[in-house]
Amino acid sequence: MGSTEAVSKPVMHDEDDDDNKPLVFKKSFVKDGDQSHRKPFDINGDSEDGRPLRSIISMTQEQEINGNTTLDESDDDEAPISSRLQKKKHVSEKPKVSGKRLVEKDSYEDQSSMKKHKASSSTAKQDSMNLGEKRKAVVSPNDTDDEDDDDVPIAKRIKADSSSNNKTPPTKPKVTKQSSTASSKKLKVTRVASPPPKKRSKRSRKDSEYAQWTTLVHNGVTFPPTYQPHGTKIFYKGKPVSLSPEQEEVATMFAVMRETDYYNKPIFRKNFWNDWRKLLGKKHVIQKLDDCDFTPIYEWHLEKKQKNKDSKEKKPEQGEKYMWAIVDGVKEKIGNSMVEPPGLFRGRGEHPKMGKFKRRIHPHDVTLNIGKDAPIPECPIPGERWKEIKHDNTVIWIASWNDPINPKRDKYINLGDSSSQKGQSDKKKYEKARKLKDHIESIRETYTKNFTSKDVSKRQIAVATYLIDKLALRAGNDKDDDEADTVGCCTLKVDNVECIHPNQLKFDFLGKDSIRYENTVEVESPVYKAIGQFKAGKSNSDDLFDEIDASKLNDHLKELMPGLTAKVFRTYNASITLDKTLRRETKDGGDVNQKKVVYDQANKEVAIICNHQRTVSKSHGAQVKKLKDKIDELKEGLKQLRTNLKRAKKGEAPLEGSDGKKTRNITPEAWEKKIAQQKMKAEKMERDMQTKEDLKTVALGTSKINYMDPRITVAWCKRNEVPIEKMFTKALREKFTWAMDVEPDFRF
DNA sequence: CTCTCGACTTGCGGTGATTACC
DNA sequence: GGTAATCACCGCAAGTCGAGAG
Repeated sequence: MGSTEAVSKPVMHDEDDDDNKPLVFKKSFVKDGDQSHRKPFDINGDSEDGRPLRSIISMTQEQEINGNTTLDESDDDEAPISSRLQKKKHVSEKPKVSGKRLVEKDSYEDQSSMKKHKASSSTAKQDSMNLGEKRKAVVSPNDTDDEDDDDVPIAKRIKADSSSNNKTPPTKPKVTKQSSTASSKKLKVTRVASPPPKKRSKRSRKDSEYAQWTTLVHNGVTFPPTYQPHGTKIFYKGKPVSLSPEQEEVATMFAVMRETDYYNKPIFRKNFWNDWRKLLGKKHVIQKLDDCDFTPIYEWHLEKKQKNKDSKEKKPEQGEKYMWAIVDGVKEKIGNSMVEPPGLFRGRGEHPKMGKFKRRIHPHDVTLNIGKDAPIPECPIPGERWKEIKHDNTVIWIASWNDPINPKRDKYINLGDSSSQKGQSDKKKYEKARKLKDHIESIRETYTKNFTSKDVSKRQIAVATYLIDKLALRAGNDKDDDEADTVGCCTLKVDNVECIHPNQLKFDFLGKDSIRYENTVEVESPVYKAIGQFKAGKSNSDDLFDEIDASKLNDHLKELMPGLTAKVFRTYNASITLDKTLRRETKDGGDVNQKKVVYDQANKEVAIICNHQRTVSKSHGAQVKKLKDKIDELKEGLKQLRTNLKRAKKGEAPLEGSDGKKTRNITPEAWEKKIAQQKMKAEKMERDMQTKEDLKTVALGTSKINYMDPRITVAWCKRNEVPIEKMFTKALREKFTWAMDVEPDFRF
């Protein structure tokens, strides 16, 4: 992005070129058009509450952690010492323990867990036990890699164990989890030394430089069934046309999307036509998409769908053997074991490639990653073979192939969220965010100081960091112009931010997934001023931060705290907000449902900070109306009840009460009770309606899955006697097994 | 540096499963 | 007992971020 030189004049926008003006234009249309149905969040409203920033400051006292303190101490080993500003700000009250490892910097591990470990975890069952003991023992040499074994996936520990004591026959480690019927047996596992891969694996986030597994056994991946032609003709200018199976397959993909928004988008149609035409050939009767009538295929599709439904669940459930991998002797679930099927590309927002045909993936497209000594999975398509087999134990993927739509990217088959290695890295993510707590104060001081730096780059870094911290914006990496035109912090354009005198900034841009971010906030005046300067002399589509980009920003952040990057602020702000809000709002007493309301409210706050949206359901309006009617009805009934109460007090019989005789001799007290009940009911409905309305565009799930440290939730449940099942679905509980044994007094 | 690549995380919408509602 | 609203899970697009090539 921005070349360093340029600066003031709009003249050079080298980058602009890349960006391609047209896209820019496009984007602005989108804003109003497509996104119109989304209700913009108004973080502003809650200002103080809404934003994490303020709240945090007070945090020092909490430092004294409880038993769990441990984590924090990890040292900041990493960073160049010098760089680390480390201002001694508060405290060092915490015993800076460790010191032991100098190796990995990135280990924000938590040894505490190591000790007591198993407390409650539900599902973990025996696994954990084993581990419990084994783990300490294992200090195996090669573990140097990651921190303490604590964080090491269980599996790894076990294996390490065995290997080091070499008492176990290398050949077949036993599977710890339930054994998979089919597959596990045939998979013979052999332990491998785990030499760092040849190719200099990328991702050397200090720890990944090392092996992530020692043995990896699986059965490869499966492929979607071959296309079964249905023979339905389409009409071209009113005349039936038959298609070859290949032509028909793609035509069907298109026909089936008739009811989607894509169907009528010009770009979608153009891209589809372009690819379909290649299959038809230039001389085909069909010369124009608009003259095609796909109705017969669409109807065939509807029929088939109906038939499927009627024919009572017959889920093939095939491929059980492809759903698991044995990683270091532990059976782990694989995310999705089938490669992506062919289809028409559905990009989000105004994606320039929407509608393109995404071709079928074949075995010769697929690279498998398995242990050195693991048997090579048989190729499920007779007569074909895998593209490549690799044995890279610094990565955790099972299979990969190049994405036909965007050849610059690869697609992967990974282990599932419930796997130990996913869990471990999740934990690491939260520990890093938690560590930011110790640095946030000085980071804020630093950027505040730099708001007025004479050095433009420095000033831009400072302001960008401020926005990322205060508004939880994403970093904003540069994008190609064959992608939807969206931005993040570092790629904000001049017209995405409006200065509103005297000190407000109005943001309006399309972020990830083309979700609109619209928010007006008050900022400190140096920031306001700086933004004004950054905008000065540029045109609307120029970069607001022309001197920096996401990687420069991250380079800077890393000097402030080892391992710190822009995304950590999102995690940090989400988690700290959840923890604080829960502590502030949770009342003693109250039943589980009331507690849950408090939690959901906190969750909502986080979702708003992160701008996690969803489209309003089609029937939302109708549903609200229905509720409203019901409420009115209740209120009407209430009136009648009151009349009857009055009459009862006077000894008169109730008015046209529904059940004439039954209500005859109801006492006034009983009437009062009825009234109270009805009233509560109506009020509750009103509240429900309100929250429904409030949550209309807010998605709670994303923050729960990706941003809020699950230990906060688990600890809160323990403190408040709320069953964890109320808060986490089964999938989530499995994903978060690593967090289940947290102490009730855990603080983020 | 900048650009591309590689791998892993995040995020939305669709859809099947489940529960709520006549 | 059928249907509609809700929930949970899945699929895959789209970010982030480190590193190596040019």
